[in-house]
Amino acid sequence: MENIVVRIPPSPTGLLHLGTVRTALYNYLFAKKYGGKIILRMEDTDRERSVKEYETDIIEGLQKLGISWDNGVIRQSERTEIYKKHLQQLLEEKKAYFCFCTHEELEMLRDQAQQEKRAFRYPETCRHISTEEAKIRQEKGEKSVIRFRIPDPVRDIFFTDLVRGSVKISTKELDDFVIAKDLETPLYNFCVVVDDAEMQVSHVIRGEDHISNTPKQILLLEAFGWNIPVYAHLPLILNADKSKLSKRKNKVSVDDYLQEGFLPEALINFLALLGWNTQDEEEIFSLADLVEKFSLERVHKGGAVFDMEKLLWLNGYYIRQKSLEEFEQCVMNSVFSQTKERENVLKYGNDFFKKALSLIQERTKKLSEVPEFLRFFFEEDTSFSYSSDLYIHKKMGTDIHSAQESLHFSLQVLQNYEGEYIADSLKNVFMERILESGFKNGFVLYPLRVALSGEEFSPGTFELLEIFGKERSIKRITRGLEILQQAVFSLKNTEN
RNA sequence: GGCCCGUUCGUCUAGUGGUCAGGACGUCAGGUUUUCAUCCUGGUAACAGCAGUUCGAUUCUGCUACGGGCUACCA
Repeated sequence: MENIVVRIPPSPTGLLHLGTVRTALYNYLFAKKYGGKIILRMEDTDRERSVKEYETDIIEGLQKLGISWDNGVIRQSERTEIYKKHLQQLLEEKKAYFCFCTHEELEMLRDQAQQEKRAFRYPETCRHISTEEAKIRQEKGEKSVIRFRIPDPVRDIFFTDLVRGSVKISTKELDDFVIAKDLETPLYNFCVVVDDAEMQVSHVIRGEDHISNTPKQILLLEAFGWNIPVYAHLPLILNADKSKLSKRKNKVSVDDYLQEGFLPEALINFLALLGWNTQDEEEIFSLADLVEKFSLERVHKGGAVFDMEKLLWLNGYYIRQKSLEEFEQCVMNSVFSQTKERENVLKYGNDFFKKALSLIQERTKKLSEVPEFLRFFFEEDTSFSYSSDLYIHKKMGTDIHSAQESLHFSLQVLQNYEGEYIADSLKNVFMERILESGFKNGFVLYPLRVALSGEEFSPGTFELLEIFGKERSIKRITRGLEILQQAVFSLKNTEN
């Protein structure tokens, strides 16, 4: 293949959408694979709905995800003159005409058709209005739009779709559609055609929802005598109920995912797999891997339901793959980016923070979970508070009474402990002493873990002993004993 | 309503005219000297239906059903 040119054409009418990213990604992968060129083109012809902030969001979002393009950003809003010139050409050649039907009139007809369960068709009221007549009416102040004249003999339009094979649509299904509100305000279908031709786009890779626009665009292309690109219509990303992914039913903004602590590489990997895959059983792909492996031929026809569970799994996988330094970096840049949050988390020093991170890395599925996982590490040892019910565990054979015995045992072991204060040797000594005592492992280890963490689930007992150090460990065990004592007290009171 | 597109485990999917229809996520069970997580092992679970072609169809053809998209002076 030669001279591959693709385009990424977002419309800045909202925050960067997952669907936009997936389409952009496939364009990117295809172009990179074949050494093609990528155009980023803002489709901002709708002046009312296009917002500069959204444009910025889209550009930055794509960059964060590693999707790049060639040259700068093209804006359709800056190309009005070019469209105007082509609009005039079509008008002169009588391939387009002014239409004076009002929005209200057409809306009425549309409703009527709807009620009678008929297909609405533009009645072609203005199709034969001459340029001269149109000019007079415009001078009188009548509003008009510009419609494209569907060429007369009805015929079938065929186009090649790299995903679906050959698609056929008859021109009799097409209305004389509006291509511009006026010479200065061209509409989507028109701009796309002019731009794609002028930018020599070779492959139009876009969502399935554009299939029905394709014949219109081909007709326009033909009217100008321009080349027709190769099309590839991608399957849609779906909500759980199989409807098109929407913000009503799903989180669709890339910002939301990034803020929640999904990693760019996980998002990319996940999105790539929605509608495409390789023959082998590998599923973990970096952007570079994807460039190498990608092919439009292996893109699916059917839509793909967005599965949060799998994204979560992938994200956790990527988090686990990171070195501790990288993980720390990610956490600092996201959930602890504020000074206040940093201060709290660094009050026991950077080494402590880092060790704590190392203990929770493997259980982290998204970065937003980190603050909660880390919370107990930073509590005050002596005023640490949690429910005494945590000490009750059937399988471990503990209740609030026996847990006291257990904690006293641990306290004593710890106070007499002389060795190096690291998890491995702590474990050796504890296991030895437990064996001598005749207690069960869980009977000692479980309450000890609760005293250290105040959590139902947490990292392992010995790792916690190590990170807290002898002094803080003893304080926490003592605090645990207090909490148990109080529980026993209030239990007695309720009994009386 | 019209036009168009689609349909393999719950989800993402591999695959072939004759396969025990494979993998991943989820889920369930077990293990990793008894928390959770990680890791490992194992289990569960699918070719929408009906015809036709064929010695044989999940695979090819047709129909039906179901799902979806579009049907703007949005993109």
